[in-house]
Amino acid sequence: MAKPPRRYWLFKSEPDVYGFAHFQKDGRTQWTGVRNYQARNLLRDEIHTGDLVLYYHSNAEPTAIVGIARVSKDAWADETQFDPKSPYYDPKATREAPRWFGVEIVPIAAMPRPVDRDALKGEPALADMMVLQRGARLSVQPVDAAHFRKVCEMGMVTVPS
DNA sequence: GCCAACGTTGGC
DNA sequence: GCCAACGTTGGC
Repeated sequence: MAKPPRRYWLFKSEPDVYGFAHFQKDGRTQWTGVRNYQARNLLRDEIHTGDLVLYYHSNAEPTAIVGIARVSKDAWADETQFDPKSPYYDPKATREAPRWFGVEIVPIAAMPRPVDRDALKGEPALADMMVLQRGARLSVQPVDAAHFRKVCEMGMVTVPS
């Protein structure tokens, strides 16, 4: 199968739940716990190995893009849906027909200069970014290549080749 | 802590 | 299949 062109994404995470530092310590993680169908469809169907990710801290002080990551494995079933003890347990999911999926990502770099929401909003070139739109709750979002590069520039991180 | 925006559920 | 009620997200 032909390798799809690289795409760019933004993943939201609450730093109290799974912050970028924790992610860096782990070295890799399956992006689990997403329980929204639109985000699920992106994870399962659109996000592929080699794609790049802006790591966004939501519900945070400050709310900011704090790092970048690379997709290291295409999606497979999110195990937490099968675990009755997990907060992400889904009693309607079965192993024969899993409902929820997650890709694996690895950290590339923490932003030397995290780009907080005010900075994002203050940059005219980012005005169309989904995360800045009113009511944009989607926890996994597509990002334009130009927006990705701009955020890297603002965060003083080298755009990965 | 408030509340607007959005997604899901379930009665009908 | 509609839509009101409810739950969640997440900025502020």
